[in-house]
Amino acid sequence: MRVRFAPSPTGHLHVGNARTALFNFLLARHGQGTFILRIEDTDVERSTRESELAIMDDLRWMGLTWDEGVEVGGLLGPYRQSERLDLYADYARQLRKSGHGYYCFCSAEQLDADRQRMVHAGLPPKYAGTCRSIPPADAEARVTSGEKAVLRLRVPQAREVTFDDVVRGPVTFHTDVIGDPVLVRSDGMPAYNYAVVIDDALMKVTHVVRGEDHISNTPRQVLLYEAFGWEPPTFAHLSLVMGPDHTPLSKRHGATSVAEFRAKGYLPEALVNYLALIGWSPGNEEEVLPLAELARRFELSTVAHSAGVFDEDKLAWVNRHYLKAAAPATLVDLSLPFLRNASIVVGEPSPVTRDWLQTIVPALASSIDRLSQLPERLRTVFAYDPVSTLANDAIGREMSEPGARQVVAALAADLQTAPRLTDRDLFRAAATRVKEKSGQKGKALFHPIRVVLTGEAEGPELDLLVPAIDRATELAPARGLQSVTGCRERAVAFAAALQNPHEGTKGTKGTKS
RNA sequence: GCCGGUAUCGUCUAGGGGUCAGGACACGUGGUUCUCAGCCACGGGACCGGGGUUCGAAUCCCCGUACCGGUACCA
Repeated sequence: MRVRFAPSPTGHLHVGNARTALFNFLLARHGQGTFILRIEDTDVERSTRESELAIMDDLRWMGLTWDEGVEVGGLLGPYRQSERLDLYADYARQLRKSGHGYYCFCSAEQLDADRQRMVHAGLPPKYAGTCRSIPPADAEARVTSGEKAVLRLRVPQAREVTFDDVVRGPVTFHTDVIGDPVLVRSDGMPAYNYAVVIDDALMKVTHVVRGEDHISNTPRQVLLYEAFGWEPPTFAHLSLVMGPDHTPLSKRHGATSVAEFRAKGYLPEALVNYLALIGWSPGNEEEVLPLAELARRFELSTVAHSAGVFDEDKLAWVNRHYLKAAAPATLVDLSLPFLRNASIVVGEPSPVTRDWLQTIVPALASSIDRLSQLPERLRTVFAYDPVSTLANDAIGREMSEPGARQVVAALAADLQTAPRLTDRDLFRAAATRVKEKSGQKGKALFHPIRVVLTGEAEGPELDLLVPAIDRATELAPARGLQSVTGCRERAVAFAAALQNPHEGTKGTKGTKS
């Protein structure tokens, strides 16, 4: 089995195309197939080298590596259409010789007028066939004398073309509605319908899996295979991906390219997993499946027929799963661009910082949707607002109990008189006091004390936090992060706020960074 | 206009002549938790419409409707 993904390098990799690439990849990996990457850059106007590189970068990021194609090579290359021009020319000659192809000299204006006339008459708007009957010798002569011409395929009349689509079953078109398609443009470049057929045939592609937008091109391509006497491959047309309003996914729906989702902090596994779920289901009720598992279960014939709406909420849900499951080192690697962007980390982190990040990032990652939210989350480790904390009913209730006030008062006293306790000593002292004074209530009391000491308003466990405090100074305070060295001031302010709830709510505001 | 495709909760889907039409996301309620999130439990929510075929249709057939794609010297 040989399959291919054949993007035009005219922009970023769209999630719809990424899904097509994924399904091809899954099909290849499911069987012991070959996945080919071919670049369709015959539209010289719009194709760019940057797009080509960006597309390959996105594919690799998703883990969709190709066995044959651009950059990795292979026996049936070249894999860039712009490097196969002589091949197309050879086969064009062959078509003219066999009579399946013929030169057409019609002007754009004439073609346009013909089309208008047909539409008005309620007829299918196809090429009128004006140049069909020009004797080949005359046509050749006109071309050699310099006249511009395109090469068209002579579509047989009054018959049907049927192909068996793996996802939709048999699809039939009548040739009466198919105009003779342009194979070679007047500038000598091959047209899509022509180049794909030559390439798929020469690259021995067995399964063509592509978007539904190609379904009506397929009969023309089948006819071309016939003209060459080749066996057509198996076709499968995937339904399209829509926006929430059920129109084709576009920029006004927000992010549409793989690069954008990547920039928003979605993990590659999550995007891949989610994309696979649009239009395909593993059959049972499992949904969170990594790439290898998707490949193991994938079945082209069970792909849905209808278009699917891209739902970012669900993507975020899938992402959370992978965020929680990711190995710390991997997570830190993926987070680094976001941390750098927020100036939390500059350059390569030192081993100590890395270590610290590996401790703290996984803990925080379990409560975010996307990596881009991480810097903000990380900031809360060091920024603390006593006012909003006390505003919480549960905490407020607990803090108002006599035992609690006693603990905090004692702590406040400690803090104000202690000469130079380290943060860790402070924390331990506080923990001890909580224990002896309030017994079981201590659990809730850890909250204010912890936030006093660290500013931590999140949920990492004690053991995690103590080393975190120790290492926090690794991060440069100047980069917008308040270092733990400020904890004394926060502690004092917090204690004051408790002793004097009314004044406190005003007076402590300034201590928040 | 013409040709082709598609149609199950708001969304992704499972199922498929007789089911309490199942799951997931989202949503709502409650619980747990040092806030949020998370997690747990519970809940509301669907077979596009009309005709057939049949004892019986969401499922099969036809018609309609809606939506999507194509109708290019773009892919």
